[in-house]
Amino acid sequence: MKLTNSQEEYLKTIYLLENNNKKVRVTDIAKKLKITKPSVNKGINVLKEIGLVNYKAYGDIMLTEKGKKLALSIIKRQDILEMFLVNVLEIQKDEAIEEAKALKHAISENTALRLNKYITEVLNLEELECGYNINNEKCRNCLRVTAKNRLKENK
Amino acid sequence: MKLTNSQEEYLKTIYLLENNNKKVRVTDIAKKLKITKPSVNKGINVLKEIGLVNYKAYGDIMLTEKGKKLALSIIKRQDILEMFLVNVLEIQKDEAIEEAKALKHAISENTALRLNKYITEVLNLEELECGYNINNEKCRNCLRVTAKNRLKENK
DNA sequence: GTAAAATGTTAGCGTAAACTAACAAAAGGA
DNA sequence: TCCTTTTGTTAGTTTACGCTAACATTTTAC
Repeated sequence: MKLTNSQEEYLKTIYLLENNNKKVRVTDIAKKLKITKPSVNKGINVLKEIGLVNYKAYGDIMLTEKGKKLALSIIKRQDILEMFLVNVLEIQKDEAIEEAKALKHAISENTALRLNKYITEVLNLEELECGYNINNEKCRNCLRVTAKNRLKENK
Repeated sequence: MKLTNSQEEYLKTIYLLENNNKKVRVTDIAKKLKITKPSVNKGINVLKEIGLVNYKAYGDIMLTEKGKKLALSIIKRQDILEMFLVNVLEIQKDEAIEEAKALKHAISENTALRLNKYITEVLNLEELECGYNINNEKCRNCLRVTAKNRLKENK
């Protein structure tokens, strides 16, 4: 199942809001994604049709198991990208976050895996400890040593 | 001026065809991009409106100077990505080409530059000699040493 | 317990980019 | 030349996803 970029953003956002122990409403998503409520309403109803969220009119939005799985894989992809951009290419955090968001849809699962492997196995940067749970503050900070420094050490 | 992904593909394709064939026609682009002629026709007329190609009905399609510049920067971005995917992440060529095509639209100019810098300055892989001219067979082959091997050598 | 505010939905528009069907123009061969 | 093939265009449809305007429902506040 190939999702659109916007569908990935919806799933990601719902996941993150859910894990903030909050009830997820149309308005929350709209605010987070900076789009209008009618747009979210439509988007959510499509996700419902393809079995990724549970939703009935005026109720709360919840990911299905399938939706949760997908959301995690999306977040993981984005996290790998962000780490690479920040810790290897040394791009500024804010810029890297935006860039990772844009790239995460275009990158394939395989390339993301290779990228992760490259970061951890080839550059020997520390493994992630948080299991890519973006809500755990650790996950965005567990890679501290830049590739540049690591390469210098290797010499 | 922010182009769409498909517009970037058009520009790239026209540039590559121009540098092979001389005369570029709707059918050539349609075949290359595997889309229909009416789609190309529309696309080209939009590019004409925004001053990136010269075209009149039933005639040849030619890039303007502005269009040529943009096409080159697109090709450069894609080439950097492809090199990274093949020579650093060691992704198979065919897969890398497809992946680079998808990523090239999402990646920013700055990140592409950083990526290039990383490949050439940090990993010390050989500089491109062909000026990113994708038509020169060299350009896709000038980086021979994989990052992995380079890292081993550094140790 | 009702009125106002907040929240959610529906309907319809705009744009981008693909498509098919049908028609028009140009090119090439006998 | 004339006719067929190739090539190009026009018109209208579809899908995805944003938007506004208008309406409906729910919640909150007094």
